[in-house]
Amino acid sequence: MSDVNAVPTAGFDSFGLHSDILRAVADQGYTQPTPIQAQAIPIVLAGRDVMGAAQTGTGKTASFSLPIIQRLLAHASTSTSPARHPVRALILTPTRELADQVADNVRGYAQHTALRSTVVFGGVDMRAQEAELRRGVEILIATPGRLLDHVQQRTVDLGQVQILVLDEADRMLDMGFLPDLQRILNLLPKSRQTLLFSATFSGEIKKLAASYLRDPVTIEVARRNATAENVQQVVYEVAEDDKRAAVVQLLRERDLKQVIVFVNSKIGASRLARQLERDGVVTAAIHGDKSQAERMQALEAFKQGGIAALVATDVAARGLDIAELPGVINYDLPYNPEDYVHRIGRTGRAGASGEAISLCAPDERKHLVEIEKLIKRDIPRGQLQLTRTSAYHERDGEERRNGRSGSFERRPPRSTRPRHVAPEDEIFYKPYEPAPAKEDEAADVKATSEPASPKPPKRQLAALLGGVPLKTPRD
DNA sequence: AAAAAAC
Repeated sequence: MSDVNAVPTAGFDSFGLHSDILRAVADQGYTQPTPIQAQAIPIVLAGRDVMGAAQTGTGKTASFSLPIIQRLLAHASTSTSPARHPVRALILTPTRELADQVADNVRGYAQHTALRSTVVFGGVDMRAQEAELRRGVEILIATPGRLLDHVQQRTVDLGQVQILVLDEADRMLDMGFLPDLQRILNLLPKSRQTLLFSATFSGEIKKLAASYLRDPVTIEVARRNATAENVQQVVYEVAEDDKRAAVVQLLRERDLKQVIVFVNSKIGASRLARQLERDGVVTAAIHGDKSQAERMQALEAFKQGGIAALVATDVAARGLDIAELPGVINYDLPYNPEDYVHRIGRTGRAGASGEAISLCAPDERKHLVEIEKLIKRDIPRGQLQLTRTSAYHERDGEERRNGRSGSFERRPPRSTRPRHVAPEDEIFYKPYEPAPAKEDEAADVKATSEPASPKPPKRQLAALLGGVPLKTPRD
């Protein structure tokens, strides 16, 4: 999709997909399949196993969802009996957010069919998930841990799964999911179709594929470890203590309406988020120590455009699809060079341009060398003239001496602010207007009687945007 | 060395 020179392919109607699927595709506003869709859809329809290497943002989810729905439709039941709706397709993802997002897509593509789908992941109450599973679902999207939990509770039976998708398989292995994956795979029928998607084909991935795939067809879209050409990359060498000032200045100077700021540690993410808030940047943080409700609220508020900077750990590095994100800032360079590619893949999506800005402290130069080796190119060095520097730290120290951490204050009184801080309205980011949604959300809610994933109530979202401390949601 | 994921 990022390749503007790609030979135009035939439309979605050339695959022989059911009209109910084509209608859903048209509803989403898609007309031309992306390269991975053009390659994968016929192969999945033919029942073959697939080893797919594709970056997110290439249309990967539709490339497996559409043919899966088609194959399941052949024996779709309109009966209301749960027994007539066994799990026949299972999609596993490494993170909860990614599971939720894939589930949203699948629900959209299957909305005009009788097929049912739901999503299960940890961090939220099991009961609503159990109720959904009891009704019967043909398509189940899950993170491995919670799925095994349901298996133990006997709220789900995987004995009739015909199609398994391992999405972001390399990430799942990185995260130590191999034992869980093996346990799940042992519960599935031996005769099934398996689709494995991975950013890279490492030795471990090949081993996994050799054990669980049968004569797979390899599909490779973007060059491995390639970075999108429509992403402008730049690195600024700054002192560790100047990074925060650099972020604020970059947000202002580059007119970046929304960015994800990646930080290497959970504590660092929370701290930076607090500091940016004090600098007048509307911010939310997302990382593994936040409750699932907070994570979902932060992501939803960011997607709605009410948040300028989403400060994130690598929980958000892969797979998240946020429309036309104008920029990504690496506040810390990732330890694992692989993650650099994933992080900057959050911008410049679907043909739009994007900026990938990295800050590199002297201690991080070795990471930079590794990253440049991996992507096989040098990242241009930029010059950043900081208008203000580590004066912040004096202020932080002062607050600490006064016995105030500052963490509960949205911003300090004007008199305590250093002189050189820009007036608030210069660095306060007006809510960014997201592109109009392609699908009517109200209609979508009606179409699925009960959304599987709890969406943050509007009231809490408003509280978040207004800076009122978050309450624990009732669910 | 750090992140993620089940309770």
